[in-house]
Amino acid sequence: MPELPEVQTVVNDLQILAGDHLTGFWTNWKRALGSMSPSALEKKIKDTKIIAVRRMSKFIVLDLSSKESLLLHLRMTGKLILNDQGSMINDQKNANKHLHHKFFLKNRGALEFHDIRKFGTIKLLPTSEVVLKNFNLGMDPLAKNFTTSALSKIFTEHRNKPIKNLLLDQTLISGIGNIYASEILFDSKIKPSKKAGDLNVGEIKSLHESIKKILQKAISLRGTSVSDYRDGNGKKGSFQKVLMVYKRNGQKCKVCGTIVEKSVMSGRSTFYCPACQN
DNA sequence: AATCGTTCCTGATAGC
DNA sequence: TGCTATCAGGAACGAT
Repeated sequence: MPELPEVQTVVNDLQILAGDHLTGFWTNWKRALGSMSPSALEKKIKDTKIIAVRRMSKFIVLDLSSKESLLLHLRMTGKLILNDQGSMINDQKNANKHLHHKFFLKNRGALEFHDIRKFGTIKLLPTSEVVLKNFNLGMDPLAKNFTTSALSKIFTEHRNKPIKNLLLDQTLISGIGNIYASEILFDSKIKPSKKAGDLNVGEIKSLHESIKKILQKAISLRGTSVSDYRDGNGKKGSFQKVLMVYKRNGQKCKVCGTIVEKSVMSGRSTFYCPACQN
């Protein structure tokens, strides 16, 4: 599941595209484009230069010389892989059944969008409109404005909600998904079901530190490949090796030996150690 | 007006 | 063995 660390890893891998030019686009799943037709998209991006590759929340953003930006969202199973051998001809019919979109490049073959479950999306918007508030997204947890007091304010405004639900709410904090929500809460020893308003100052400070620490550690380990996620070169990350609770229900807590438990919150699996987390 | 449930999809796995 | 049912979860959307 690509979350902030996975998207950042892909963005880092794709920095090499800055300065290259887009020469074409191919898709076999136009639903991912929303209302825009594949031919309209191709016409708009053809022969533009890629100025920058960056992350906005869980979006991968390619800023183009046309003053427009491509917004790619991997959702559940999307993979964005640079294929230096990628050709203009779609010869992948049988070779790669999950390859659904290709951005052809002048100097580097093609940028391939693979997507098993086809939830991924592609948008093209004016670069000036690519800001968090236009997408109803909350602050980025790695941005400078994500301070302890900003986090505290969110918890005060949503005091009756379970803390885990707030971490997953993209309109409040954007970038944390289900894997890191559980891992972050374990790191700060807070029970996922604890109400936001019941956290004391020390717990809020600890949680703020854990959010940044876990996300940064996951970036340094190039993401979590628990199932489909791959980096910009098609390789696995390694954070799955250091998961403390996610998908470890029934196994011993790596800290205290108590059996890790699983519950469901807002329809999402939640993992925690009943002894370490209060 | 917030909150809940459903939907989009396919593959892995469980259970019979 | 082979079938069907269930689950995985990001985000948009409809329903309550």
